[in-house]
Amino acid sequence: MSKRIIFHVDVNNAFLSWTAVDKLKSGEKLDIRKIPAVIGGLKEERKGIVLAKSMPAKIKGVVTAETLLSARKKCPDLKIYPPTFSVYKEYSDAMHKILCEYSPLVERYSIDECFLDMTGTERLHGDLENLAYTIKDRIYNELGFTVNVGIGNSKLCAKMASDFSKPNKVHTLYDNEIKEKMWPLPISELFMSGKKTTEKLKQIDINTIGNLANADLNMITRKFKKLGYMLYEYANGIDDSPVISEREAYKGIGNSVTLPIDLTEETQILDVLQDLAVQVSERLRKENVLASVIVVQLKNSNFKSYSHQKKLEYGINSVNDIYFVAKNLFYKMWKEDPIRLVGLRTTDFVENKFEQMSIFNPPSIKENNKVQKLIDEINSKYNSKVIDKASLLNRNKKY
DNA sequence: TCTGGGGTCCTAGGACCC
DNA sequence: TCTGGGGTCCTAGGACCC
Repeated sequence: MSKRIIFHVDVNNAFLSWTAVDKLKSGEKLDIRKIPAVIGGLKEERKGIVLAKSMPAKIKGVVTAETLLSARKKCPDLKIYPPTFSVYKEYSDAMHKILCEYSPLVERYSIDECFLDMTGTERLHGDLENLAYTIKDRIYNELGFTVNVGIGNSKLCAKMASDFSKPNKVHTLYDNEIKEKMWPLPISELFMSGKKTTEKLKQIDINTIGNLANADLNMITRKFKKLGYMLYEYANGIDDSPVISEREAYKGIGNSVTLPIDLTEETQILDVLQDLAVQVSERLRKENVLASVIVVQLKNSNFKSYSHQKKLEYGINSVNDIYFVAKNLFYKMWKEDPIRLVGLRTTDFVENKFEQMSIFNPPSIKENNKVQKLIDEINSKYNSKVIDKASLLNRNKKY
C-alpha cells in the first residue's frame, strides 16, 4: 500500500496576526505585527496573561502566558489588545473554506490548524510540495496572514513538520526523513511530551526524540503506561490516526471563570455557580444533549484545584437541575478557603430524544424544559437576556 | 512569570457484587 | 467466620493539547 500524504496548515501567531489584519482592514494604518504588541486579557481583572505576541515583543523577551504586568516591565512601550474571538472565527472559517477546495478530507483540529489528507491527489494537483507553496501563498494573498504547511506520511509528522521553522514556510517530514530531521530534536518538542513528562524522561537520560525512539519499549511502558507507548510510537513516526472532516460530537461541555478577587462568602460563590449553570445549560440545549455527570471545580487562592462530581441516573440540561446538583456538590466540597476560580462541567451525554424517567427524576423536568427552550428562543431572537432568572437580575455583579 | 479558558484522556483507589 | 480475587462502576486528580 502506498503511503498517505498529509498536510498540516498552521496559522503563524494566529491571534496576533488576525487582530493585525482586522485592524488594517478597518482602515488603521498601523500593523501591530511590526511593533511590540500582545494579545491579552484585561489586567484590571487580574486575568491578564499574554496569549500571543508580535516579533518585536518577542525580541524584547516577552513570552506567551506571562502576566501583562511582567511583559510591560520588559517592554514599557508594549501595546496590549484584547482577544476578539468572533473575528478569529471569521478568519478561521475563511481559511477552512479555501483548504476545502484542495481536498475532500479537511479536519479542523483547532481554531488555527487544519489537517488535509492529500493522498492520491497528485494526478489532480501535480507535485504536492509545489501545491503546498501555492496554498500558503494564496492564503496570504487573499486573507492577509501567513501560515506554515507541514507535509508528512501521518498527521503526527505533518504537525511536527509545520513546527520546524516559522513563519511562512513549507517543511516536509516524510517517514524516510524522521531519523535525520526529528530524532535530533529535544524530547520536549515531541507532541504530547509536556513539561512533567519531559522532566521524567530526562531523569532516565532521554533527552532527544531519537533517545526515546531507540529506548527499551518495555521499560518505557512500565514507567509511563499508555502515554509511554504512544510517545514511543510518535518518536518513531508511527501514527495511523485518520483525518476526520466532520467535527466529532462534544464529549463534555463546561465553563469556568477566574474571578476579579478571591471570594470568601458562600452566597457570592453560589451566585457565580448559578451564572455558570445558565451558560452551560444554554450550550447543552443548543447542542440538544442531556448530561448525566456534573462536575464542580474550585481553585483556591493558593492555586490548589479540587473537584467533585455526581453521576446521575438520567440526563439533565435545565438551569434549575444543573444548579441544584452543582450546589450540593459545592456544599460537600468547599473547605471555606478563598476561591479564585469556579468551574462547572457536564459530561456523559445521553440521547435527548430518549428522555429517561426514573424514580429520582422530578416530574417537572419535561415541563421545565419546554419553558426553558422557549426562553432560549426568545433570548436568541432578541440577541440578549430579555428573559433571565429573577435571582440573577439584582445581583451585585462586581463580587 | 503571582499564573486564562476551552477541551480530552488516563490512572489509582474505593465501593460493591459475585 | 473474616478471608480471596476478579469485574465493573464511580470519583478525584493530574497530564496534555490549543
